[in-house]
Amino acid sequence: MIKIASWNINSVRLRMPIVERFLKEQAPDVLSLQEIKTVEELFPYDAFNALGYTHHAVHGQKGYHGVATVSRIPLKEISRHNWQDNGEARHVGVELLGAGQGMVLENVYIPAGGDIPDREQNVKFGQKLDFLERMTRWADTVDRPTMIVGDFNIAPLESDVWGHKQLLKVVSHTPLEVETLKRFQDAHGFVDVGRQHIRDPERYYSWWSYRSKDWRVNDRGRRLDHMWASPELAAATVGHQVFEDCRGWEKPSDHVPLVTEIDL
DNA sequence: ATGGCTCATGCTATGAGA
Repeated sequence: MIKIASWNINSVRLRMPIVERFLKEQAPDVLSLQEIKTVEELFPYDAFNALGYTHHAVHGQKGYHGVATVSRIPLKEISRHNWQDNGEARHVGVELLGAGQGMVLENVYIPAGGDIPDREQNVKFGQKLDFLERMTRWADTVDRPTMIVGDFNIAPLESDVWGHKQLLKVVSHTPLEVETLKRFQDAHGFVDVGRQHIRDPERYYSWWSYRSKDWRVNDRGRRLDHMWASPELAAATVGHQVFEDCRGWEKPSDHVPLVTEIDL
C-alpha cells in the first residue's frame, strides 16, 4: 500500500507548521507540493528529513511557482518539463522506486491563466491553453503506469464549483478550458481518481478564496486540484480523501491536500 | 461581490493569484 498526497501550499517556508501537522496526522508516503515559492537552496529540507521524508525532488524558482515532491520511500527525479515554454518551474517528475513494480509520479502546477478567458485579450490565457497542448503531446507518449497530480487550475464538472452558471465565463471553469483539459486526459486515458471515489454530482472542492469572509459558510469553492492515474494504476486505488479541515488551520493555504491510497 | 485577502520582493508599493 502506498499513500500519495498533493497540496498547493502557497509558500512552503511560511506553511511548514501546517505541513508538519498534516504529515504527522496523515502520514502519507509521498507528498507533492505546488507553489513552494522558493529557490531550491532555501527549501526546508531539514524539517522534512526530521519527519522521515528524506527523499526530495525540488524544482524551485525565486518568489513564484515552484514544485517539490518529498518522500519516505526512495525516488529518482526523471524530468522537469518546460510546458510553459518560458522556464517557469511548474513540473517535476519522479520514479517511485519502492512502489510495487515502480510507478511514475508527475507533479504539475498548470498556470492560472489570468482574468479574461480570451487569448487575443489576455496572453496568460493563451499560455494556459498552450501549456495544456504541450501536456497533451507528452501524454500521448506515456507508456508506463503514471500518476499526475497537482494544481490543474481547472474545475471541469458542474459539481466541481459552487455555481456552474455563475462561473461559465470565469477562468478555471470555461467550456474551452474543460475541453482542452479533456483532450489531455484522453491522450493517455488518464482516470480522474478523485471522481472515481467521490462520484459526480457529489460536491467536491479543493480551493476557497482568501477573500471570502467565512469560507466555510459561503462555501464558494472550486475543485482546482487533481490526482489522475493510468487505467491500471487507477484500478489499484483503494481510497481517496480531501482534507477540507486544513483550510481552517492556522495560516492556511487557500488549497487543501488530497490523498490517494494505492494497493501495489 | 472579478474581489472583500494573502503571498514574495524589498521600491514601506507592486504584481500575482483564480
